[in-house]
Amino acid sequence: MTQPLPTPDRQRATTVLDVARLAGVSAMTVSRALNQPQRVPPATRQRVQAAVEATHYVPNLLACGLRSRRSRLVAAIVPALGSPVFSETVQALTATLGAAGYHLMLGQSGYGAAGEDALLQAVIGRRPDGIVLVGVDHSRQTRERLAGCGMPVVETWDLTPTPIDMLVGFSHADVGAAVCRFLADQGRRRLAVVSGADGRAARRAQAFTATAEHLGLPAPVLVEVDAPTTLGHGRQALRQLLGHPAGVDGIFCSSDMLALGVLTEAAHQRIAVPGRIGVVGFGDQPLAADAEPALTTVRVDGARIGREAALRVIGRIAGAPAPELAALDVGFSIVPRRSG
Amino acid sequence: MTQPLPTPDRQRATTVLDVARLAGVSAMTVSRALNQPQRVPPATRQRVQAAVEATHYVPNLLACGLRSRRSRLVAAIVPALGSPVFSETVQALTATLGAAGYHLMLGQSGYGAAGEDALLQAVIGRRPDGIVLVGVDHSRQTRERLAGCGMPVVETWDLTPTPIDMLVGFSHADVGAAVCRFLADQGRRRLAVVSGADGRAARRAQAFTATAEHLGLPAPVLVEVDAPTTLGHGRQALRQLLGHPAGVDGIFCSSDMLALGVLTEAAHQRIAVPGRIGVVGFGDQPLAADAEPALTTVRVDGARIGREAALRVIGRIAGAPAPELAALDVGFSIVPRRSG
DNA sequence: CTGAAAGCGCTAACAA
DNA sequence: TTGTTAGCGCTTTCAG
Repeated sequence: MTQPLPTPDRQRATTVLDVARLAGVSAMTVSRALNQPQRVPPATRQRVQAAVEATHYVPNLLACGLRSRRSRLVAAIVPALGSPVFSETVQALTATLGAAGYHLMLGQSGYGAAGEDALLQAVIGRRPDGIVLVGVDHSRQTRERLAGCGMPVVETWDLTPTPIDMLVGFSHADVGAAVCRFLADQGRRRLAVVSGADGRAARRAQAFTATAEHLGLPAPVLVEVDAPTTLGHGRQALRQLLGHPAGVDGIFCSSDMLALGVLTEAAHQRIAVPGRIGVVGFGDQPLAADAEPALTTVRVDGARIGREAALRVIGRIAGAPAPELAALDVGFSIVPRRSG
Repeated sequence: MTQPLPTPDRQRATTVLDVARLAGVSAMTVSRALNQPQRVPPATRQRVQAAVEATHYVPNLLACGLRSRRSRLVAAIVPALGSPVFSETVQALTATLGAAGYHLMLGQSGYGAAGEDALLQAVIGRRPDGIVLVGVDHSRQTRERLAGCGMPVVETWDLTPTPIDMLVGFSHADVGAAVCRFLADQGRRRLAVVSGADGRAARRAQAFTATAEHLGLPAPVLVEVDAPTTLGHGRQALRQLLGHPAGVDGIFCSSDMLALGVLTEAAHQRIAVPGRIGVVGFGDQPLAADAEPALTTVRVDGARIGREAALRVIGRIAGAPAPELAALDVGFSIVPRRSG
């Protein structure tokens, strides 16, 4: 795995010194012209700029980071890079951090604490200036490592009374409760949850169930499916639910794709939605609005989560005091469409 | 944007020297114990290991990379991180590189040459040991920069007679031609293409059209939609096609999601698929097999592309000669299901 | 098998 | 406004 490889003999890349010589200034002046242009008179700045272009100079950010103790890198650890749920957040992180001169370094933890630990070790080795995590359930090791290294940390997409540092998210329990009430308000009584194997989805399901009990409804049927949630899982789940003796008239799915599967199977079996069964998804992906029937779902402002997380990291790096960057609850909303 | 921030005063992270002192050896021995364990006797190795754990030492990879001229980082530039089409490739890259001790650094170019240029500059600053690109259409600036820096480069998901360096992909023209013949073989004659705004999709569409002409069929109708392709776009496209005077009996969509939209609209309008219209997608996403009717689509082994690309980068870094790492055509297959 | 010296490329800190 | 010096943390190189 870590063989003693030959030292690479690629041609040495141009350095500040090359640029400095060509521009007839010192290395330090080149550095300043690039990083703090306002501290260098326009004439010198232009000479440096010309030399940079002539030599195709690209600063070595490893060296910059090592010397200045700022890597200009922020790491984000996401359960699944492919998941459309987080892509708005990743976009917003990239954009907001980019505008402030930071690069986003993406890692995928794969929904498990074990993967997260290993990934975190690798990530910390690159000395990012801050870390954004999706979720609040981390191993003790992860929490200690992060709390110990004094780096700005934002946990996202969830809430907790005991964040590692900063927090931007919403209450999954509230989502589960709200959706249950939403379905109950329409007179649905025999409820079910189709849920992917993911801690946050599980908490939504749990609160959904607790609320049903609280409302005096029969205990909802729970169908668990593997991650990632697919259209096929949704179809299968509905088939399973239809075999249930008590029957079902309202289903909360832990993703829009699962819900689309439920809609697909319902159409295939000529089961009326929303007539006989109400279906609610989660995520408000683009497909939700255009499904047939249009999918009622839970909308979360993923872009805002990304933006706020980025601003918090940047603020903390710039030295903002902790209290200004308290936890933020971005909330959620139920988008009522045709399906439920 | 680049303000003179205060030097971060986080507590100094532990360094090799701290570990060395604790283990009673020199810094060099610590380094060797970690990077070339076989060159250090077990006894010393264990003492070092113990000291590493006691101090929570995490090597500074910026310093490692700077000194050794190996960042152990490979960059991948993808048009859209959220796109499910590339997620298998990204997974395989991560896994294959990870097994060889490399980290993947992901960047999103956003389907445009302009974005790619800027991103590339940022990426090169981090001094990756290799670069994986999706696509073969790059600006002259990008090509020169990459060719000039002597870094291993793999272009993927396409073929070209003039690669920058290495190449792992398949022919989009062949895909377009094959799908056209596939539909024609079933007696479909009034064909159409629904295509996202993306160069590779455009080439598939072009070859599809050329093949139709070659087969003596009427010129296919082309519907272009914005990226990213959504279910809604697919529905809209079918509505548009149904208004076409000549009628349509076979549709090639540039993504499975678009195709699902076509299926959805067809079901809504009670248009028989495959009876009246045949539908073919692209990508063989999980949803394809479970759509109703099951979606005929083009399967590409994205995981293999990622694996082979990673192996080529690793091989080149390890000093393998260029000829061994020639271009690879991974091909594709049409997966016939119910829809067309 | 182990260590000492040197320096990767850059910028903080200070001096002029 | 500009330059000089030193050193970030590590590993290459060479000597023991």
